[in-house]
Amino acid sequence: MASNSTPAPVAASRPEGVGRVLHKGRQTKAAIVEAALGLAAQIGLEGLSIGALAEVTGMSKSGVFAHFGSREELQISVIREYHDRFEHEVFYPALQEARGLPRLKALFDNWMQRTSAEIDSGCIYISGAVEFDDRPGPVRDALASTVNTWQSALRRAVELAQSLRQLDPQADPQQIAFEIHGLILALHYEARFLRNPGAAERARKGFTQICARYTPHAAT
Amino acid sequence: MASNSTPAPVAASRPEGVGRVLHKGRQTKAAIVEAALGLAAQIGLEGLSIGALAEVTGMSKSGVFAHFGSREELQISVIREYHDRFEHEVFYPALQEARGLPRLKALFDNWMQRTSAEIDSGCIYISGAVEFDDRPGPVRDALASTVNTWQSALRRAVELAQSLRQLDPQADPQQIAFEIHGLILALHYEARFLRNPGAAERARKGFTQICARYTPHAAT
DNA sequence: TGCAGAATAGAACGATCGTTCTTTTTTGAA
DNA sequence: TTCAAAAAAGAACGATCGTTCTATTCTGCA
Repeated sequence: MASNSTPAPVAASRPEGVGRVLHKGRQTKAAIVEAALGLAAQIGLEGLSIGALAEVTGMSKSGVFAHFGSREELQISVIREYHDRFEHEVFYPALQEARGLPRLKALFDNWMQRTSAEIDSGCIYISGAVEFDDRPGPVRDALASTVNTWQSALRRAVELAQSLRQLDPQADPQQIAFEIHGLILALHYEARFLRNPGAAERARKGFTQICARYTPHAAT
Repeated sequence: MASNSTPAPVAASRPEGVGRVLHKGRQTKAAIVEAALGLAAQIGLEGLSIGALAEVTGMSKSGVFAHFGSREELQISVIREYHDRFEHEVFYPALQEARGLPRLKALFDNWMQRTSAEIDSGCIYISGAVEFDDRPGPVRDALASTVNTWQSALRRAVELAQSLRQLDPQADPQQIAFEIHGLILALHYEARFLRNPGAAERARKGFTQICARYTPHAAT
């Protein structure tokens, strides 16, 4: 990537970035993304404005803008950051559970917990899907890519439970994942928009019933 | 519908409106709302702009604006129109089915059919919920009101099936409606945003399994 | 302590937004 | 046919948007 033979004292090879060192840059960029994440969660990726972001961070519009080069790149940065946090909150902790049904349940629990917390802040995977249904481009691609990553992880957890005979191996794993996804979406809709109490409980109940329905008959 | 006793030639009493007759006004207003409905379905209620609407209808901005007085009122008009069409496409036709499970199935089928058609156009109940989660005001109120109306109708259909012992009377009707709602939301998400084929089939399969699960044990 | 380059600020751009105001055209009953 | 009211057009407003350009400030190694 960099520095083949030059005997430069420090900073010979950098994991990323064109050259030199720079610290402040990434630091404030991270702070901007942090603020943008909160802003986008509330009013959506499309509602994200550089002016509002500048005001929140106490910077100038051009100062904010310079870190991304375009609004689309800012939105993509937010999506990436959201994806990272989602992985660290939902996916990775569940890997500590035993593979199969326990891990699947942990995935759902963590997902539920995050969605419940997002009743006040909003979920970018859900709002972004609505905003970019019909709008091709790099932002939509980035969003669809991360969502697909998560859905694949969920489906693999289902398949693992099936291969361990903890869920019916005959069932379609996509079908199970689809129904679980529906519970989360209904939770988000009814709790965040309609402000219906008890939605979380209904989602949880729905999950246990899905598990029960797909449990193989032979085993107990 | 009109003309009680007054020997006035025409247009004595009007069901609404301040006075006089006017025809052209309501006619073009209906045409605007029609165009706005298509536009809002694609890019959302928040994406609705009076300028774009003027261009589509071939009118001037102020000409369009004058019919509503504010953008919010335009959005509310769109929501009302959407609600009317939803009722006529989904709700009323199902009333011709026998009460109980057949009617509930008809409701779901009609809802599915409409949602499937909306994979290309978008559903305002879903996109609007995301856009107005966190934005209080008359638009949100109008949207939440119509959604609640529909959810109540769905829940009543479930309760009717329960009272006829076609669904388990012990079950929570809200739970059943919640799970059905989740299937529709997942269908919309996966078909419209992720472009996953087979989502409609999975939603349908999910519904039959919900029915099976809540079928009373005694009866066959 | 310099000094190059990165980081940020500031001002301005064209475009679009919802809205208001004024003027013109159209409507429809007397 | 007349004429008042309704409907529509046209122009302009302040605000905000993303973006560009040019200064200015700051950072961090030599």
